[in-house]
Amino acid sequence: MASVTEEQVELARELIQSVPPGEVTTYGDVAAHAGLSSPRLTAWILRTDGHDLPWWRVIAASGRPSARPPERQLDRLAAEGVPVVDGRVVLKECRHRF
DNA sequence: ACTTTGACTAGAA
DNA sequence: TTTCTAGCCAAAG
Repeated sequence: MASVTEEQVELARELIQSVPPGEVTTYGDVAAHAGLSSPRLTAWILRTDGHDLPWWRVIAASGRPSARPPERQLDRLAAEGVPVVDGRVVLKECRHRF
């Protein structure tokens, strides 16, 4: 598959929506479970077709928030119960496993 | 058809 | 610990 199919996008959306409050997932995880070729595609989906998804629950594997207004994002995550330490999300504890 | 860009990642410095 | 580099894939100009 040379491009991202509807199926992949749909699955990625499902996965992201299935992440409960208090937990987060990474681009790589979503990509892996959705069958995407690369984590960048997850980012591409969130940027283009994922405007309806809880993009704030999808963070980089480094534990850093996405490159969008990160301050509000961290506050929102913390409010949902996501462990945030020193401006960094604790993936080790809140990473959702599908 | 080619080049640039991007909400990434893992590894190196 | 943080910052940089290279690899990565698809879309947009």
